[in-house]
Amino acid sequence: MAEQGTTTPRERYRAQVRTEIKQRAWEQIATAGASALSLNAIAKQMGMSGPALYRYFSGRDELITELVRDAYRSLADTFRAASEAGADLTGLAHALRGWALEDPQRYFLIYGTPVPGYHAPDDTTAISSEIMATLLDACAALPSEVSSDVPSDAPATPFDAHLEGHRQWAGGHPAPPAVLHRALTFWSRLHGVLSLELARQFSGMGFDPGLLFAAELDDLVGAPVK
Amino acid sequence: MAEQGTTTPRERYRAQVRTEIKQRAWEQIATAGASALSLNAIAKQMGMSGPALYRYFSGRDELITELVRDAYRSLADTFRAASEAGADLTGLAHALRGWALEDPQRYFLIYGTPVPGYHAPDDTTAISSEIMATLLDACAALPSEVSSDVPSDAPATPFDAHLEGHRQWAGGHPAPPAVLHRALTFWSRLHGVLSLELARQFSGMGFDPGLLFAAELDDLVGAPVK
DNA sequence: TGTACATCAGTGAACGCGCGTTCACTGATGTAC
DNA sequence: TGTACATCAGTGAACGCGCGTTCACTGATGTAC
Repeated sequence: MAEQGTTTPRERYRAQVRTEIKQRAWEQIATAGASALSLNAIAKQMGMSGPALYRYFSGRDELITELVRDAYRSLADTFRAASEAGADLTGLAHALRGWALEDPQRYFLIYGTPVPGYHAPDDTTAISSEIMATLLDACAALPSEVSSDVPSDAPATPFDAHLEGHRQWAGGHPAPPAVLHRALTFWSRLHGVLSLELARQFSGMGFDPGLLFAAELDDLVGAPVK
Repeated sequence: MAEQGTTTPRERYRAQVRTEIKQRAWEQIATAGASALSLNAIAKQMGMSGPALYRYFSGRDELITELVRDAYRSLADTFRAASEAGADLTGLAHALRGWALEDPQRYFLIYGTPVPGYHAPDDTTAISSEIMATLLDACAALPSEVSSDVPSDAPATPFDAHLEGHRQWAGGHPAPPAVLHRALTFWSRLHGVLSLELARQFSGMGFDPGLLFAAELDDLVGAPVK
């Protein structure tokens, strides 16, 4: 009658199969994109019949939702691990890049083309906040006169002024607008380079996308100019 | 026997139907995403039977290819029109943003999540070059000491040095590395903000994405700091 | 240790669906004399 | 202007396919006494 912490063999087995289903799902997404994900195909790949999967997921939608959640979780964990290992903003950037290159389609499942109907499960916004919090901490820890000529903490730009009054998304983080701004800039600039790179938009162009990423990062954290 | 410039009623009719098919296709993409595009659904919407469309397109693939081509063409035309109307880099940025907001799914058809198997038709690279040429011209026309402290044209950053040796993509444009760099930065930064905005990633956050776009643009062209 | 029962993973058949695509055809439109 | 023929847009039936999902079932695994 122990209900705490113990797992029966059946529970262990269930967890194991669930995990394998998700693994195969990721393989399939990597191969043919998320829109091609098919329960029947996964079942066949595992040597089972299609309906068997309904023991583990209530349907295709639940599986996808779970994958989205896992992807967010994975990025949040990567960020937190980096941060706890003492990484600064540069470290976070490299963690992000590594995570993205590890599985481009996983990156796109979160940050790629939205499917007009679909809405991400609610609890992902909590994980997003976690990611954002880590990012904000790192931004706040950076020496502050990097890109701004104004020494005081008065807003230097119209957008900083705007952020002063629109900072709910920061979840109560006590950072000046310039820091909030830097966090958003970090996110959007690195996403810009990364998503173009992962989508192979730079493919035939000949230069090294990693160096563009590095250049953008240098600009963000204050390049060693000379 | 006139073969030049004249169009028969039949030809005009064909062109008209082809156009309507594409229009419906765009509507469908806007509504449900590109992966949901279906020939049968378009036919039904037009009050025709499915096979009728095969008079106009050899199949689904050709239709999609045509849509991709049109999207590139449309952006290239928008850029060229802006440029010919005397727009500077700021003008191009606003043209880009306007074009993207006009039809987000069209933007994503070009710059969104790649489908692992699919490769864009070859002639789109020519149109890409056209877009890039316009962008490079505008970058070259900008006063040059904006973000660089170094007055000479010696490469200021490792990436600029790298570009010195990897400039084929610029199609022979005679611009110093710093200008090439600026073009890439323009592209990736604005794509960063735009794609996150269009994907509604900023949705619950409260601030105005347009102002973030403006802030990025100011940074690119040399903000009126005070 | 052995028997009786409950749980539950997985099967196979079946459902309805929409897809892309082919084919032989009808009927209207255009062309030649 | 009228007739004979060719062109070609669009139809309807049919193909095979894979999808998500349901249902009644078999058989193995675990539980209770």
